Amino acid sequence: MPRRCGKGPRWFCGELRGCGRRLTEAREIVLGVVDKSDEHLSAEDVFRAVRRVNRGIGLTTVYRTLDLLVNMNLLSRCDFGDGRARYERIRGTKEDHHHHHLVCTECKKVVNYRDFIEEEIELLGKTEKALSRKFNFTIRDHLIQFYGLCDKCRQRD
Amino acid sequence: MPRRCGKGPRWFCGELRGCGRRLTEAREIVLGVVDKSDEHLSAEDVFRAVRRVNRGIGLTTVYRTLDLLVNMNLLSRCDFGDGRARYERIRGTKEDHHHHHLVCTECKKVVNYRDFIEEEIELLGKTEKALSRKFNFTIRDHLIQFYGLCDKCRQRD
DNA sequence: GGTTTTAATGAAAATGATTTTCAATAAGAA
DNA sequence: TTCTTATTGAAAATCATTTTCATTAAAACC
Repeated sequence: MPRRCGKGPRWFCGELRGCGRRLTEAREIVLGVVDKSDEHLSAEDVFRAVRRVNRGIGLTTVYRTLDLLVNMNLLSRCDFGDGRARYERIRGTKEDHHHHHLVCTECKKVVNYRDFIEEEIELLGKTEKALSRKFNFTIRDHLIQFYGLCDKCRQRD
Repeated sequence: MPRRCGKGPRWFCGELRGCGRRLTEAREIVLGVVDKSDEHLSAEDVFRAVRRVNRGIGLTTVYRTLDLLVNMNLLSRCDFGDGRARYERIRGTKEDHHHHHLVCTECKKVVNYRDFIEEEIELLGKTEKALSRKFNFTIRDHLIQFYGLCDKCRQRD
């Protein structure tokens, strides 16, 4: 199904080649779709958008490509507890990108926020240190998420 | 399959009756199993333990009963991101019970902790208030979780 | 105690997101 | 252009959980 190669972002092409991977149309389109969106897209969402560009690309390929992009740290996979993964483009440095999610449990709308990020990082640091020591854990990651009702969904009730 | 009734905890019997529900052996056993354990059990785990007491109880009933107990606020359902729900007995008041999880991504071991709970509650309160105002969300719940490697899994690598 | 109503049950089938299999295709090296 | 093998799509497989439906048994009512 692929056509020609080497169009998409140079760096992307380079990063792929670097690990013996190939640049294909499917990969360009999937990355493009998630990159253009500022929503938190499910695999299905991505699939639908990809199809609008090229009807020949299968859902399986979308899943595989999303996995690949997550492993390349170009996307992050989020879990909002509704049984389907969502994907979000990682922009800038890890520091820039650090944020949390506010999830509407009705319509699944998600807002990214960075409020109190300083205080939070400080508290997390303390907590991580204490937990590492107390329970002999090496902490690698953390998850903070708020759940509630967005404006529209609250009014609808 | 049930036998006689009215043995299990009075209050449990009472709470069930209160909403037109029935006290069955399956429900007693499921509650008993989760109550005795201080692990975070999956439905399968509960099923296996239940079977040791009564081979006639099906997996479907275990799922249904876990749902019921969660709705009755006797259990809480946790999601550690491995695609299966876990269940934990809620003890004492909501205040007493407030804690977070430290999850080993290798062996899935989970530790409950309450360290820095005061500071955390304070920060969460501030954050909740700010987010409510800023994004017009009514916040109902939050999730804080740390991921890492436990002692044993770190050494094994 | 026996009857009756209907909630609860178990087995099997259905669901839904994701993964695997496998033969066909095409990226990119030679 | 040829050749190697990564990538692909379609279909089947997985796996946790839910639904369906006919059967059974709590517990309310004689």
